[in-house]
Amino acid sequence: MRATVRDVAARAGVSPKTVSNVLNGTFRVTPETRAKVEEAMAALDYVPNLSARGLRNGRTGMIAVALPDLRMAYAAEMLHHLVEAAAERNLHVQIEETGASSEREAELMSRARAQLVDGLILNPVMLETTAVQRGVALPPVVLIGEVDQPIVDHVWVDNVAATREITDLLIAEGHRRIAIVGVGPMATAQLRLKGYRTALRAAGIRAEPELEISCGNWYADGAATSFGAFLDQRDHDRPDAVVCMTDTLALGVISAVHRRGLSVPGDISVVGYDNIADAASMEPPLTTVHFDKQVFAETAIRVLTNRISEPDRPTMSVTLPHRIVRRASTCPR
Amino acid sequence: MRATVRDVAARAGVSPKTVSNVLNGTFRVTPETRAKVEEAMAALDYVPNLSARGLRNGRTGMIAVALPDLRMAYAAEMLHHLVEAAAERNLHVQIEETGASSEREAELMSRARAQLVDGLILNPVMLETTAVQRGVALPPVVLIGEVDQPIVDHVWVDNVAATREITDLLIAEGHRRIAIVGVGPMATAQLRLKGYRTALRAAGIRAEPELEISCGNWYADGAATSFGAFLDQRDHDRPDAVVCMTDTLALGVISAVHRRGLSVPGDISVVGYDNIADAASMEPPLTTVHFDKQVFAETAIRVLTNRISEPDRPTMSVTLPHRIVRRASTCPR
DNA sequence: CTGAAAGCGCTTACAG
DNA sequence: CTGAAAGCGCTTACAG
Repeated sequence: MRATVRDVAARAGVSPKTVSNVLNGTFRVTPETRAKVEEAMAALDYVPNLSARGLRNGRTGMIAVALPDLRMAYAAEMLHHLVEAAAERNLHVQIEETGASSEREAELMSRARAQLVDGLILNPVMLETTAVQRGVALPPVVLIGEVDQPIVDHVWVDNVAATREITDLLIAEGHRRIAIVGVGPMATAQLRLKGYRTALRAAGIRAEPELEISCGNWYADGAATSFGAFLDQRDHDRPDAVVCMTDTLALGVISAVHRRGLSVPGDISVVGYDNIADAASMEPPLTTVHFDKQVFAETAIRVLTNRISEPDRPTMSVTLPHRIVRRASTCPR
Repeated sequence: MRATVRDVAARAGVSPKTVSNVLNGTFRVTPETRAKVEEAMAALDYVPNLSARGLRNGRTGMIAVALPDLRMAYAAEMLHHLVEAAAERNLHVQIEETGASSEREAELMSRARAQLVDGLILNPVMLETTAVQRGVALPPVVLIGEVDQPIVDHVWVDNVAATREITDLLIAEGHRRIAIVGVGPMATAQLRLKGYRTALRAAGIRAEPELEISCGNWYADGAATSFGAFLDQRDHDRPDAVVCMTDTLALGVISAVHRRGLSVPGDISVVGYDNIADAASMEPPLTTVHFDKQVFAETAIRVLTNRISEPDRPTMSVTLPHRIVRRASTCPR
């Protein structure tokens, strides 16, 4: 049987209270008493029962992180930094995948209390603003990413501005027929599409619906298939640049271009979004939107812990900076 | 305040026991009673307190998964499948990162009981066999990956055989100066190096220590730097093929080759390991070692749940099949 | 600085 | 089929 505080107290010749004091440092304990208790804990191989502590304290020291799909490099990198930032505050992370389902997103928000966690960091890709309703008792939640609303805390990068800037870069280099890959119902896709259109409009370039290309999935192979089919349909009427909604999609687009005997950036310039770890090693190295994922994660954790400790403080929305990283996947026309 | 079973029982006019029966289906409950209880739960927005349930039952319904580094595509894909396989058994997953530290790995094994989890799936990259000692009270643990030992359950792919086979393929295509990238102290690296050496020896090719290349890190940029420096040292004495210990390392190696004006596979053939999602979209598409990560994850979860329910059953070791996937990154010499 | 008691919310024998 | 009681292991007022 596992040892409990009572066992430790008995062996050390003190009360459970004293053991608790040693564990939690609530009160000062004389060095001798502390030594006795620590000896007893070691001898009995004592490990606190976190369920009991959670029941008593109303806190489990665990938070949940919900991301659409861990197989995406962006999500995996973000989770890594969230786990590290949480660990610095002695928090553990439970992982949930929403699979880009709005039901799953809404369910997580409403049922987070059951999940043995003190709070939730949710990257909602489908959640409509209307789903975040005032009046419903929400657990401590921080939304990361694309849904802007005033009901719960929010940390994000300005996707519209970032996509506009990277499109501006292509326009400044002389590109005029600029496609975008990754169009879809997700909030992320909507915002990035908006940034792209804004840039075109400001430059006096007419948006062409057929240059706004959706994908079967948001993996490299989905982009390769969709953009490859698009290229095959128009032999002489090719775009001279492609804005990809993620770096992973850019990998697929570049692959489709290469397989048709064309070159990047010689024939077609390609840009991405996220600056994942592999972006610099891609062939060619990818021009993309960078933001500091470690700072992003630390900010999200900080906002969440503030919310947990002060549930009634006003809602906050934090916009983190981004910048364009120029590499070799674009060249002037 | 949050509603409890007592509140629900009071509102439904029944005892807490009956509420519990409805929740857990322990006993049959008349449809009318069930309806009353469910109405009360809905009206009070009742959500069970999982800490209390965990304290009472000795089970939390949560398992921990410990991986060296989520930023590696292999780890992220594996975690995705583990979360899915766990969800099918109503288990949630808490994530830990070990950062390839043997202290952290050993600590997780010994302290898993504290972490509010029923069991642990650990991918140990540094853990020495000696660290898994008989006699120490271990929580339910399944090791996935490279450490073979008889003390705890184990699910893996035969890394030695797989690396030998992919090296054999290069030899069969006429390559003779074959380098390997990713050498290091990790168990994974040791086993894969062994498979590579075995293949060379069987073919009568002398192993050359300088062709066994270590990396500063196991990311693409580490491989690009190490292999690039290696190429720069030997202008005319290049290898004609490279076995990369992971697909991510292969991405870096290919990048280093291209940046020196050489071609893959024209000048140097390159193979990887893991068959990550992006491997087929790489430039060129990568020949690599494939295994079914979904089956791997389901097996690990199944073995762990068996261990949790029957702690004293004999230890088992499961070896899952692998195969070589041929793509365009190699060609005959 | 320490002890004895109460209670977090749940489920499980134990009675009826 | 249901009720009243006990207890999982912890921590926190409450006394001393």
